[in-house]
Amino acid sequence: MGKSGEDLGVVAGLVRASFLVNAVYAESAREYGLTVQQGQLLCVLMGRPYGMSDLGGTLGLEKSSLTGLVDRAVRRGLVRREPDPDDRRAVQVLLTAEGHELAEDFYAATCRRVDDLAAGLDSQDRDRLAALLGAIVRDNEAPTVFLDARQP
Amino acid sequence: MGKSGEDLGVVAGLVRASFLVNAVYAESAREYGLTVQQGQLLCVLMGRPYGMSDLGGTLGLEKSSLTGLVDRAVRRGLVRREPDPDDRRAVQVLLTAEGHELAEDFYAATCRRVDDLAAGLDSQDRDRLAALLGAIVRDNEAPTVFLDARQP
DNA sequence: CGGCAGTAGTTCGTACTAAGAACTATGTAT
DNA sequence: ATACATAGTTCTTAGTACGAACTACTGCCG
Repeated sequence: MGKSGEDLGVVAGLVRASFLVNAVYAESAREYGLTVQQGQLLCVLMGRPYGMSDLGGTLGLEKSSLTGLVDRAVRRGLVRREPDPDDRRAVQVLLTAEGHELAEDFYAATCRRVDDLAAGLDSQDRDRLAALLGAIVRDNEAPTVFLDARQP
Repeated sequence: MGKSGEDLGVVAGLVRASFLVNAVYAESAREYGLTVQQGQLLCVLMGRPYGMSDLGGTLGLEKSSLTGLVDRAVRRGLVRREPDPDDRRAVQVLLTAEGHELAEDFYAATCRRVDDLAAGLDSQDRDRLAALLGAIVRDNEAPTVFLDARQP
C-alpha cells in the first residue's frame, strides 16, 4: 500500500491539513473583521475568563505579546479586564456582551467551514478521524483553544 | 459512543490538532532562526522554483505581502530572484545553496516533531489517520506547502 | 503595426503580531 | 522585615499582511 505517489504520510497529512484549517480560520476571521489571533482570543474566552498568564499559556504567547492583543480587543469593545478579587496584581480577561455575540457568530461560522473540509468523508470515517485526532490532542495536552460544539 | 465529555468532534479535533501542529512548526522554525512564514517559504521552494504569483497562490498571500517576505529571505541569503527567461516581467524565486541546506534541516526537524505528535498511535492508526487526512487534503486541493518525506 | 487591456511585481502606508528586557506592584516565605 | 517570586505593563525591534497606486512587459485585436 502507499506506492501510488498520491497518498501522504501522517506527517505531511498533518501539516497540510493544518494549513487548510488555518486558511479556513483566517477566512472566517476576516469575514468578521477579526485577525486570526483575535478570533482565537475570543474562542478561548468563550469557555471562561482567564488571567493574562493563563491566557498566554493557552495561546502559546509571551505575556508581553498578550498585553497588546488584549489592548486591541478592549479598544474594539470585545473584551474587558477586571481586577482579580483574590490577587491585586492579577487581572481577569473576559468577553463583553458584544464580544460574546461576535465570538458565538465567529465560532459557528468557523465550525461550518472546518466541517466543510471534511465533507467528503462518510460518517464512519468522520468518527474515526475524530477519534484519532482526539487521541493526538489528548496525548499532547493541547490547550482548549476551541470548544467542542457538541457540548457534553 | 461520544458521551463521556472527553472526546472531541471532527471539527474541534481538526482545529486543536492544527493548533498543535502550528506550535510545533513555530518551535522548529525558532530553533533554526526562522519565522513560521520563512520556514513555509523554504519548504515550498524545496519542491521547485516559483514565480511570485504562483508562490502567493500556494502560500495564500497577496503579492504585496510576498515581496517583503522574499526580500527578507534574500537579505538572509536563503533565496534569490532570477529573471524568467520567457517573460521579462516575471521572476523565479529559488533557494540558494545555504537556503537549501537550511530548508533540509528545518524540514527534517519539523518532520521529527510532527511525527512525535502522533507517537501515541500504533502503526495501524497512523496509516488510518494518514489516509483520512490525505483524503481531506486531496478533496480540498491543499497546496503543496510541505513535501512528503516518503518521496515516491 | 499600433494601441490597449491584462498580468507580474514593487512601493507605500497602515495595522497588527511577537519577542525580550526592564520595570512596577503585589504576594509569599522565612 | 527582607528577599524572592509572580502578574502585568512598557518600550523597542523585527516581521507579517493587506489594499491602492504604480511600472513594466505581454498579448491581442483591429
